[in-house]
Amino acid sequence: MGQLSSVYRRLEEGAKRLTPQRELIIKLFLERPGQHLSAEEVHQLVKQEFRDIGLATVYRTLELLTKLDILHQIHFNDGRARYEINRETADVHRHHHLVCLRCGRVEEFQEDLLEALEARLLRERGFRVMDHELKFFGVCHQCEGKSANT
Amino acid sequence: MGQLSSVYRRLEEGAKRLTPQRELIIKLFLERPGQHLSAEEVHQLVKQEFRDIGLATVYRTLELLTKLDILHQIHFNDGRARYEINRETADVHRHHHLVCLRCGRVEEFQEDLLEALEARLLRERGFRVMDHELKFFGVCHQCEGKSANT
DNA sequence: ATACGTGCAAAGCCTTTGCAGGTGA
DNA sequence: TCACCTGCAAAGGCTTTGCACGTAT
Repeated sequence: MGQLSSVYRRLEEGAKRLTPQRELIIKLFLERPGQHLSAEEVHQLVKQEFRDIGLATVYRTLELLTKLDILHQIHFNDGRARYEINRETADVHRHHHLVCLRCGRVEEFQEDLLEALEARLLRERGFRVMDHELKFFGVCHQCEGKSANT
Repeated sequence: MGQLSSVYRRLEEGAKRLTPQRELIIKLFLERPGQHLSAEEVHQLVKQEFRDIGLATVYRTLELLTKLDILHQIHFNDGRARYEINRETADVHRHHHLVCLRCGRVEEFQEDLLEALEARLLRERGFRVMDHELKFFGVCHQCEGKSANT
C-alpha cells in the first residue's frame, strides 16, 4: 500500500518540503496506527532519532499535517490535543473511541451506526454533517478486573 | 418543578454554602437551558449583577457544580471548556451536539441510539460505559443558506 | 534571490493555586 | 473557633509567534 507516497504527494501539492523532521514525524504515525499521540509525546519520540528537533517544529508539523488531512486532531478532555493518522475517509468515519477513566488508555472501535442519523439531520434540520466524534468514557476490561469494588 | 431546591439540597449535602456568587451562577444556567457557556462568558454575565466577582471564583464554582453533578463540562475543540446544566440523567444521556464550523453555534438534539451499543461494548469487550459524547461538526441550516458555494 | 523551514525564547491563552482577609455556623 | 469563600495576583500547562539563521529551488 502506498501510504507513504500518498503522503509525499499531498505535501508536494501543498508546496511543502519533506524535511527530515517532517519525515520522521510522519513515519512515527505510520508505524503506530492505533495510537493517539500528544505533541509532547511526538517530541520525545522523534528526539531519539533527531536530537535537536524543537517542540515548536513539532507543533508546526502537526498543524501542517492536520491541514493536509494526513493527521486528525482529537481531544480526550485531558487538556491537550492528540493526533492520529487519517486512514481512508470511509474508515475514519466509522472509528470511535473508548476512553478509560481509570488508566487513561484509549481503545478504538468500528461502527457505522451514524450514517443514517446524519442523513436524517440533513433532511430534518438542514444540518450538513462533515465530521463527527463519538467517545465513550468508562472503565476498561483490565481496570475492571483489577478491583472488584464499584 | 423544584430544580432550584434540588440544587440547594445537593449543595448542602456537600457541606457547601450558597453564596451570592454561587447563586447567581446557578441561576444563570437555569435561565438558559440550551446554552453552553465558557468560564469567561459566565464571568461577564455575572458581573452585570455582581460587579466584583473574580474570575477565579467563577472557575472554582464551575468546578464545584460539576463535581456535584449540577453542571456538565464539555469541549467543542476550541480550546476552552464550556458548561451546561445537567438535566435528568436519562435525558442527558440522550442529548448530543451539532457544532457549526462556520458560525460556531451549538445546537442540540435528542437520540437514544447508543444504549444498545453500550450494552454490546460491555458484553463483547468488557468496557463499562459511564458517559458518552457524540458531536457532529458541519454546516448549520442558516449558514448553508447564506452562501450557496460549497 | 526568494520562499520556505528550523530552533530558541518569549508571549499568549485558559486554568489553577497561594495567600491574606472575610464570613457563616 | 473553625471550616469555608472570596478576590487578587502569581504561577502552570499547553500552544503559538517573532526572530535570526539556514536551506532548497
